[in-house]
Amino acid sequence: MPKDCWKVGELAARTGLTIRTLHHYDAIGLLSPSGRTGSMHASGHRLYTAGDVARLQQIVSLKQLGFALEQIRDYLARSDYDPRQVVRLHLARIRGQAAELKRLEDRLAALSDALDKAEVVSADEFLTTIQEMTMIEKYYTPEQLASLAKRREEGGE
Amino acid sequence: MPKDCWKVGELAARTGLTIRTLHHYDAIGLLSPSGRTGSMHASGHRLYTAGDVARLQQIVSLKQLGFALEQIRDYLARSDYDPRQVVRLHLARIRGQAAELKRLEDRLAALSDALDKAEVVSADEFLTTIQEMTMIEKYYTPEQLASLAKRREEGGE
DNA sequence: TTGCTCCTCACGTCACGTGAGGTGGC
DNA sequence: TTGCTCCTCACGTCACGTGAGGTGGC
Repeated sequence: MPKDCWKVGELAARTGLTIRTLHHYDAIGLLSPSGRTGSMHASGHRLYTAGDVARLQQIVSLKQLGFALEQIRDYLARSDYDPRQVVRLHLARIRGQAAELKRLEDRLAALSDALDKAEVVSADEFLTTIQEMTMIEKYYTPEQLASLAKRREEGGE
Repeated sequence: MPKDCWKVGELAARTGLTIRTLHHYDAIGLLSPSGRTGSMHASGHRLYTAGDVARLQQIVSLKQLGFALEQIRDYLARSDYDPRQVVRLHLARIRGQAAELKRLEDRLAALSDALDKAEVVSADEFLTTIQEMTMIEKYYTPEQLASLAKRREEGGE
């Protein structure tokens, strides 16, 4: 039968996150495990359920979409929150990123060639290359974030 | 005729970096502009040359390869430093990343489908998906870093 | 009983962000 | 002269990293 509970170390090993990161998410109220061992006295070991794991997937997706941890916590608490929408947006972002990666790949390949042939590389070429590098780092979809976060003023508090 | 000099704001606009970032790189001795305006008194405006721009490209590449700023500074000062090698490694990393991105894309697409069809998604599926997300964030090429940084103990200081 | 993993503080860190107050160049 | 961009401090921030010292479960 499959597991239905994970300790923090197991969860870290399975997800690639660190234990400290999971502790941090617990501390700020972003992801608190549903269970603890030895419930009588002292603070028991954290026990994460399947539901907690599902929530963690949403958190990591939203992080890659460029949200701050506090924003993620607020977003997950909203009444109109939809997990499917998060996955869809993450997927769209990944696809956009793949296209940008391809452009950077072509540019780096050209730069590599030029350097190998001892050609003169213009400052303009360096500048454009740097631009393409930073565009990957930046979260280039503020509109998507806006569409997710919109109606924050309308509906909420 | 082409420009041969950039002020910090122009450089920021052309590269996608912030002015503050360029100031920071100057402050820690990672990238200090070769020139300044009004050389007589007070602190003039920073003037970046084509050489500075080329160095900046190396810095941003090394950052994306996972180096800390201090490591980058030390690496650029080494006698066996080769700009072409940096571009080659960055290119290799980008290509590896593209492959990982494709795997994550497939997994997110499958997850999206499952959620849309209201299928039961196992915790295992969530865990593996998270794992693939974090692998993209992590710098997954410690060997490449090692090959770049190796002989630090042998040759240097 | 011995490890291994877990626990809670709590200070440290990295790479900047963000004003505060002021000066230089077209 | 008016803006716009630049300047130098210098404190703040975000997401954890990294021990310090101690307890629980197989």
